[in-house]
Amino acid sequence: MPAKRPPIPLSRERIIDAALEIADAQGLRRLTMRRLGDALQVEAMAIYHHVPGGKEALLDALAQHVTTVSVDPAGLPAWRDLAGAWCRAGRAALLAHPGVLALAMTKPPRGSAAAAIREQTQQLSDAGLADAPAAVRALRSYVFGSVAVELQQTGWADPRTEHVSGDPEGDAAFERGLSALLTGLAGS
Amino acid sequence: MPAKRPPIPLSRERIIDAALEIADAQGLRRLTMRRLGDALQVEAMAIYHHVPGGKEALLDALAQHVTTVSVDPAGLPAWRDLAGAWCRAGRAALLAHPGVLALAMTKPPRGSAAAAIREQTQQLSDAGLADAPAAVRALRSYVFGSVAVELQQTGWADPRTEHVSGDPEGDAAFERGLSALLTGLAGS
DNA sequence: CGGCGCCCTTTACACAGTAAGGCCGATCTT
DNA sequence: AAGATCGGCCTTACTGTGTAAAGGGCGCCG
Repeated sequence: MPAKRPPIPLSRERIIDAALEIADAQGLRRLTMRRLGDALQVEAMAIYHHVPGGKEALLDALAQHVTTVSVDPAGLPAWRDLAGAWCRAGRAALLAHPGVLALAMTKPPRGSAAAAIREQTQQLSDAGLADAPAAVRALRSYVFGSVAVELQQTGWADPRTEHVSGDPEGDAAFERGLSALLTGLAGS
Repeated sequence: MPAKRPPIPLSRERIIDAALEIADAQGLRRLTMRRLGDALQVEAMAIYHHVPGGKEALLDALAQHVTTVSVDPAGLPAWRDLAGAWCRAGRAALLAHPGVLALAMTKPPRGSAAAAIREQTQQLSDAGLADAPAAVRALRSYVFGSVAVELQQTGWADPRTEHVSGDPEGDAAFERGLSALLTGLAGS
């Protein structure tokens, strides 16, 4: 019973990608070490060499992955457009991996995710927005909540409700609420 | 080895209360059937008689419990005040049980929770707000997100960050963002 | 007093996370 | 070229978890 070499060597990157795929396709509940190992054609214990800290650390990494975004402020001199770009980027990143939304909202931002928040605050401040920290907090709240409500609406991760994969209403609803919030922030 | 009678009989209500207590105190991860049984001085399997559907149904019930709120519209003729009352009530209900926030945001509203949303929409519509459904969706998004961000900030459910239980900043941040959103919704 | 039905317990099994240690193959050393 | 070294993966094993199935006591009705 020789210890066969996996087809391509394991890496933290590949592990995280596979974990995201499983979580998105089957839900967080079914993301297990052994299943993850199967997807990577490796025994479960091999993962621990590349992700020290075990499952907890893996989940942290997933949360960090879907909450780390960046926006190039070039060409967006008005803070309102800049803020809109950040929000749309954040929403897209979360919607791309619905399976880990619960983690993203629960785990405090760490590392690159925290850095992204600081960068967003700095950019908005530079663009002339007063009290950028408060604005960023309100915008992050709205983005998180929007995605959560949108996924609730489409019945994601719920065997009882039908999956309404096409949700053209989601975009429009997001933009309307975002517009309202930005307008309100401008006047405060 | 007689099958002793529990001190006070089990009930769905008592089970849900105990589950909330455990989830809030130790996190969803540590809410297990056996632990729940211990808290109720009962064997784990006894729970299945009062909560058909097992753990999945229990979690659904928890989510429903913390997202079911109601507001008396009497004395709040202006839709803006009414909307504010609903948002504050929703936030309070979620903050009261931080352990199940992830469930509340993930599970689609069902039963009494869905009814509460319909009631809120109806009330705001009656109060003269145009396009109440869109407004309710935006407000729910903001409430969910605010609580999530607030709990992230206080470091809830994270052994690494310190628990900043007193968070006077949370209320103020919530009110400021809420005010901005309501202002924006008025003008849309 | 006998039986019934309701609650609860017991037992059992498949599967979860993960600590400890072993083995293989690749690379380096001489 | 042959042995040494080491990193990456596997094997084994143990504790905990969700839950199906079946058994047992207590109260209530006749």
